[in-house]
Amino acid sequence: MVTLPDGSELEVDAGATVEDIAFEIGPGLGRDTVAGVVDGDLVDKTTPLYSDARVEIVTAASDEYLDCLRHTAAHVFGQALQRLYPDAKLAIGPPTDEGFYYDIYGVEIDRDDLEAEMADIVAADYEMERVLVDRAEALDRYEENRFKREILQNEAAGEDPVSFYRQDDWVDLCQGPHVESTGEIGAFALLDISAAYWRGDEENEQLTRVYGTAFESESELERFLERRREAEERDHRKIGREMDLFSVRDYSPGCVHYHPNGMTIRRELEAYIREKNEELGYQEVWTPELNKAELWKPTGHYDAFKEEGEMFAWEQDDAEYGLKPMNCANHAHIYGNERHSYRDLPLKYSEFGTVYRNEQSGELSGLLRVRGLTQDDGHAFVRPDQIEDEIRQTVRVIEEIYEQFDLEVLYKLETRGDDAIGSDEIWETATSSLRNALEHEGIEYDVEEGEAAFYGPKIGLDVRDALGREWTIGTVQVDFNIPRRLDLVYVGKDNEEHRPVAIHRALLGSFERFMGVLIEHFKGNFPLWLAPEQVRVLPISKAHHEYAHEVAEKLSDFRVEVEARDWTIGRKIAEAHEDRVPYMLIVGDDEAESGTVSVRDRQEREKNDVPVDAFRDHIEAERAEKRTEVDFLG
RNA sequence: GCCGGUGUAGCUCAGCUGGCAGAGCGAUUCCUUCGUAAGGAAUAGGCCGAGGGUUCAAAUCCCUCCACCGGCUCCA
Repeated sequence: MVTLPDGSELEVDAGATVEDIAFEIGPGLGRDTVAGVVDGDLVDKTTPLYSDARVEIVTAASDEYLDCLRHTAAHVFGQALQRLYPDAKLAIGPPTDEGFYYDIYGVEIDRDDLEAEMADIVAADYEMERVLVDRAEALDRYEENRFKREILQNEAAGEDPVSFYRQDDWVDLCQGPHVESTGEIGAFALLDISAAYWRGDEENEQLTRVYGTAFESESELERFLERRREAEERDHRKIGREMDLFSVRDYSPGCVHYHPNGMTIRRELEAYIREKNEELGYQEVWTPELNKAELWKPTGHYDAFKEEGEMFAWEQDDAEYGLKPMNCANHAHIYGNERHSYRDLPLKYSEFGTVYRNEQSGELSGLLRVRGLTQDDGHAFVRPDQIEDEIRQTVRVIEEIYEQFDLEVLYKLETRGDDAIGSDEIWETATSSLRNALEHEGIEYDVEEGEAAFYGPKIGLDVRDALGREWTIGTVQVDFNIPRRLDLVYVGKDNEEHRPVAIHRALLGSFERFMGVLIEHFKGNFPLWLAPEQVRVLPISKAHHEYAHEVAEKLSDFRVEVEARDWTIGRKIAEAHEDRVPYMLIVGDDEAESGTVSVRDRQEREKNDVPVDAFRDHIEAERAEKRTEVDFLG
């Protein structure tokens, strides 16, 4: 009995294949069958079914078809590689969201030669045929290839015979499924070459990974490449240069120089977060960046960071000093500086704390991955009975903040990993308090097993950058360990000492990463409240400079500039657009006479004869409400 | 850190089979005073990422290092 996507059920014989089922549904569908999805797994159309299952037929019209096509393209690459380099060893070559890759070993390759050879194989239109090979023979065939042998012994353990696919005279160990023939690949391209570790483990051999993509038609490939180019236009590093927001110099890799424009945005973000921290009852503190390494030994940070080479630390005057990689130890010491009553809790400290982490050189990336970063950090020391309430409050504010920016975020719940400190019970309590908070607030989230920080489970908020990479920004973490390790206490109603719980949280994460995300999110077209220059007054000619300054004076509590350069009005407008200034006010004889301005915005909307006061009233409201859209003319 | 790629004027890039360091934009000065996306002319601007080597001669070829870009691994 199989269940079809529309919910209907179909009685089939045991051992019937996906293709048989398709013919059962209709002869047309049978002929068009490329593969099947059985209980969620993409399988070859010749896969027989022996028990009840949900079955979906994959045809050229299905979403899964592209996966099959790209998988076939990976095989075309494999054949091309071995035609040109018979000694090359193939490891694995799966389809991905964007195309496919093949991990190879033991050869230096020429990309152009490979593409040419692949084109020949596509043009020859070889049939993709599934062949079943005796297990012993398969092992024998891969005597020289320990990667394929390992796949046979793990992924394909116990399979006999083993599934291979053949095109022309070339075969590859593979579960499939594939399209009918290599000729179905309408367009393909090899995109990048990089290193990858076998099975993703740094301890293993390093393989060469060749990335490519494939489509049914040339025009789809063109569109794909066009999308990639558009993503580059959104890249925060490019926009950061264009708008003169920040720079990262060769002499301070991974550390950001904020230029005046970028610093303006950062200060607005800081002011906003200070407001939110106040709402949440945080008291702002500031703690040293330079400390003796002793500080982090009891907390476990020293082991976690220093020994991985992630902490900047050095010997000085017979002591070891380091730059702080986190703020929590310092905040804990402020807490521990005096005795606290249960009545004082929760006690919350916030800090725009600059921390340094020696990230691997190959990992640095603009503002998104840096070595020196300032977190909008905060630690709430709470009684056990206050944990969940505190988390829920925090999560509510976080939701409000991300809504404010119109940012789409993914919530992740990260659980205990191998490097964790503390008992199972503590972790279980901490994890469930986070889970409960998410569920009570009605937030959807993914669970990532084993991904938490060493001291406690966390909620992470992830966003995607222009290139589709995921980055964690905001985070909430529950920590039973640091109060214990630093012996933090409060005096309870019973006059006994009790252990508080620390909740670590960053609302935006770090100003660096968050700004990088924002730049890409807005493509540099910042909302009025964040824009480095909010209004630019453009006089038609020199004769109108005086009036232009009068207008600017009336808007002096905004970031307003008068364009005084000796250009035509067309040029001044072009330049203002390039600088992504939200509002341009054009003033000439007409405006000067009537005390008005002609308003133009970034979307090229215009309105003439606008009284300056009316414009000012509007932008005051727009700024106060932190509207995402520039909407005087909307 | 590893693999591949890149590094030339403020920006975008050409020059790279060795033989005088280039263009466009921007900047400066002068002319123009302009009504909704680039007015004209002239001038300045370079340790060709850094160090070493090969050569009569190196931006160009070789080696080492640094930084950046993409990916792997790892994280706000």
